[in-house]
Amino acid sequence: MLTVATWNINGVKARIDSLTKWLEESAPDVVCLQEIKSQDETFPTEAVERLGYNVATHGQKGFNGVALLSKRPLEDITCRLPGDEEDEHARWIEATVSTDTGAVRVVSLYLPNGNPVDSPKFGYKLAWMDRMLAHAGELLATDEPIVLAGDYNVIPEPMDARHPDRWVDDALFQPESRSRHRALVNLGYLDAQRAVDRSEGIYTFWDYQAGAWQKNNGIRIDHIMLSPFAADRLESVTVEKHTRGWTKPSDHVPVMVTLDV
DNA sequence: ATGACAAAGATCCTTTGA
Repeated sequence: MLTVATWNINGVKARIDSLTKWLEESAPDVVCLQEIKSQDETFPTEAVERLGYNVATHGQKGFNGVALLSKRPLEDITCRLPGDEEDEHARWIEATVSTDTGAVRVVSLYLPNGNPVDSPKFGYKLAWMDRMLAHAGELLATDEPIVLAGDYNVIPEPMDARHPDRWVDDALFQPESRSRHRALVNLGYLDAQRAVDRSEGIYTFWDYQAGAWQKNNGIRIDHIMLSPFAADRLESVTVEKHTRGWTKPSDHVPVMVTLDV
């Protein structure tokens, strides 16, 4: 069994106590972090290594930044999403994790927010998604199971928001964003959460503002997408909702899959 | 229509996020 989790931690240095607490409590084999808001040199590597994890980071100053933590060695680590040499944002890191019975290619991705919609940020988001689709298609050519885990900044369906009507002008819920997310599904990637549970009220993000957590005004934007070989191995999905109630929480909570590999 | 929160950087305000 291999458990793979994703968590937009919203600042790893501000959240290191929560991260270590959660790692000890849930003991995932692999963790995909986003928004570490840290450079590689200042990532709290020792605190994570003490708990038995190998660490690979792709950080930058102040914002963005992704990382992979793994109890097993991280092999063939590559950073950056192909397709635009000019893109300096640290939003993509992938590596291979080998188990006794095989190997899995794991990606930690942080898809651009894209707001406001009438700004270049939205065009950047859509172009980034097109690059993601191209690369995700290339990855399918291998015979390794592929796990694309991260903060997608996309609300796939109305049922993925408590108040979908409030998101109609938001980049996370635009038809252009949602259609590109569906294109990933049409490539063959399975939304692990929706494969096991189609019920309403499953959220992974609650805004810090206006008492969103207390009112359960959430959205589901953190996704674990599985290639066909990975989907064949899917056992279970868990949303670690309780961490949103901790002191000094991230506004996102971890999502975790268990794979029979 | 607007603000409400939070983290980080180089200050005591701005940028970024969703």
